[in-house]
This record gives sequence, structure tokens and C-alpha cells, in this order.
Amino acid sequence: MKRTKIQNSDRELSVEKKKAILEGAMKEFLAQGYAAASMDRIATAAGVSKATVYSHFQDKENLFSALVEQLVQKKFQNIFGCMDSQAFQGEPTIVLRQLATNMLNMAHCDEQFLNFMRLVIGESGRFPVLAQAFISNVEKSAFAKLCHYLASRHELVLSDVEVTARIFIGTLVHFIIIQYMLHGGDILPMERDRLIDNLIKLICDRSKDRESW
Amino acid sequence: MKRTKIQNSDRELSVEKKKAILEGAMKEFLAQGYAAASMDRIATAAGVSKATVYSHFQDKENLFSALVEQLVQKKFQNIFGCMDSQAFQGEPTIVLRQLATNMLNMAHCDEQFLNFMRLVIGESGRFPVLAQAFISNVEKSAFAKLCHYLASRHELVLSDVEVTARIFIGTLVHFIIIQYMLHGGDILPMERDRLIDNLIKLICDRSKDRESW
DNA sequence: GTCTATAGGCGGATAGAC
DNA sequence: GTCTATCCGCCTATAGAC
Repeated sequence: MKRTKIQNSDRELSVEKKKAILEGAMKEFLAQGYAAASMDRIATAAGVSKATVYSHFQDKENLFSALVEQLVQKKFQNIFGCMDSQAFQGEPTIVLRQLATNMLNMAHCDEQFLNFMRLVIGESGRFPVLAQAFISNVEKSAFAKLCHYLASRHELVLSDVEVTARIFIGTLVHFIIIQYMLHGGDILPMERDRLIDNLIKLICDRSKDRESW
Repeated sequence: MKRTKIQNSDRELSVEKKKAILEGAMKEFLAQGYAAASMDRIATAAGVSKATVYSHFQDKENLFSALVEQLVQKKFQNIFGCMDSQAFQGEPTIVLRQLATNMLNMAHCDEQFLNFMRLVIGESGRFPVLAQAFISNVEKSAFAKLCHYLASRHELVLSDVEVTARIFIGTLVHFIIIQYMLHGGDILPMERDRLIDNLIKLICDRSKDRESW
């Protein structure tokens, strides 16, 4: 009994150190990028020694892969922000505006998310598998949800649901990249609501309702 | 006279070495990213000694900045590929299809361009000025050309020309990022022509012509 | 201007005590 | 499992000869 307790507490301690290492790694990799990140600084940030880091993760690449896979599965999975499936009910003009607003709000406020996108895109040539993990866990689920919603609203007359979803998300992601990631707000100014209004107008204006105009 | 000749030939030699250094730096930075790039390898690739590199450029950051600024002004300025201003004449469905096809072809075939985008986006947090140089020289000119064209075609009924241009370019750039940069072709499959067809349909289908349908 | 040679530091990774 | 101490290589940047 006593031995079990000690084993458990040891294991729990070890598990917590692993968590701490991943947290330290997140700070370091998001701030410095992969190559410039230092295993020394990760260990310090985690409050453990460098040898402990290497006892939990084989090497730097391994730690980086584990971190990114954790982030795409947990922290940054929901590209639409904090929306549950209940938010995907109601009129297109309202639901789509809410989706767009949430996406842009999240990207605008969450500097960590911007750094995460920078990291995934910047390393996608050297870590193609991690880029694909991002697609599978972040983009694909958002895309599927939006497609499902668009297909369920029969008042929308869409020539191609999947392409429409790509246009919607693509326009917003490109906006996020230009305005927030690449600091282009002053060079190519565009009001957030002006973009959203006209994007929604373009998608919804061919609804069956307008036959009664 | 003789001295002048020697001075000229010396200067020309120096200028050529500078070019060679920038070419070597391009290969190295595009392949490795900023932090993992090595000044040793840049010197070797350029066929000069490391000291010569440092005599032409203050330090690594300086060389990187000079390279990126050169690339946005020369090599990667035209996001629409090899299209001259003459290509911006004719019917929207034809011109826009040509533009989209050129953009996607260029991104699909030119691995250097993909690596350049990865580099600019990946380093945009630590080199914001270079990201802005990219916006000013690449995105802004493409955007301006497209806006100018869209505004000139009065048969198009667009609620907002600038937003329409953003939707067009944003959809295509997002497609390039997902399919080509992040290797998502197998995870979120989408035929190139299917995207282009329906994107153009969405933009052009409200043209005045359809009143005669 | 260009080279060779080298300084000086920080990088990733490990050995061995506890 | 975790630590301290250390190895060794590659990094950026420079000194000094030509």
C-alpha cells in the first residue's frame, strides 16, 4: 500500500513535469520559432533540468512534434473560437456573421494563435507531417461544420457548398494574415465589418427569398 | 587611364561578389529559414569567404533584410505570374479565370515561391518590417490591379469592389496555403478548376446581362 | 577587398551521482 | 526520475596578412 502510494506520487510528479515541459516548450517555440528555440531555455521555463527534458522527449524534433500535435488537438482546435454546435442554428446572415466575428476576434486578440499559425506555416516545408496534423484537426473540422450548416439551409441557392465554404473561410483567413499576421493594417486598410457585410451579402443574396422582392 | 580600368574592374568584381552573396543567401534562407541558416554555408554557396560576406553586410539580420527586400522588389513582385497589363482587358469570366489559373500555376510549380511565403509569414513576428515590405510590394500591387479592373467592368454589379478583390485573392491564397504549402491536398481534396469555376460564377453571376435571360 | 585563421559563446545531447 | 557537470561541434563575428 505504501509502495503503491509512493509509486503513484512519483508518477504524478513525473506527469506534472511533462506538462510543465510542454508548457515551457510552447512559450519558447511560439516566441522563437523552431530553430532559434533553446532546450536550455525550455528547461528553465519548465523549472526542470535539461536532462529531465531529454528523459521525457528523445530530442528537440521529438519535443517539437509532440507539442504541435498537442496544440492542434487541444488548444487551437476550434478555429471558430468558443462556438458550440448550438451556434450553428438560425438564419444564415446571423450565423455567418457570428462565425466571422468570432474568427476575427480570436485572431485579433490572441497573439499566441498568430504565433502558432506563423510556426506551422513557417515550418511546413521542413515538418510536412505537422502541417498536415494542423489541417486534419483545425481546418478540416471547421470546414466540415460550415459545409454541414450551409447544406442544411435550403433557402441558400449555392452552386457548390464546399467551394462556398472555402470562399468564406479563405477570405477571412487571408484577412487575418494580411491585417494581423503581416501587420498590413496601415498599408491595405479595410474595416472588419465592411468585409464581413459584403462577404455575407455575396453568399446569401441569391437566397430564394429574393423571388418575392 | 590604367588606374581607372583597374578601379572599375575591382568595383565590378566586388559588385558581382555582392550578387553572388545574395544568391547564396537566397538559397540558404529559403531552404533553412532565418535562424537555421548558416553564414558559413552562405559564403560557400556564394564562392567567397565568410569575411567577404561580412564586409558587404553588417551582420546576419542585415543580410536577411537586404535579401527579402530585394526579393519583394524583383523576383516575387508579381503575384499574378507573368501577366502584363494587357492581360487585364476583356470579359471578366475570361480575365479572372486567366488570373486565377496563373496564380495557382505559379504557386504549384514554384517551390521557391512557396518557401519565400513560408519565410515571410514565419518570421513576420520577429521581422514585422519585412512583412510590411511584402505587403507593399506584392499584395498591394496585385490588389490594386484587380480593383482597377473590376471597377472598369461596368457589367459587373458589385456591392463593394475592394471587398470583391479581397474575396477573389483571399480564396485563391487560402487554397494555395492549404493545398500546396501545408500539403493538405489529400486531406481536404478540391479540384483547382472546380474552385475557380464557382468562385468566378459567384462574382460574375449578378452581371447586368442576366436581366436579358 | 579578400583571404585564412581564430576567438568566444551557445547549441544539442549525455555521463554518472543520487 | 532527476539532478549537476560536461563534452564537443557549430555558430556569428572579427583580427590581421596580403
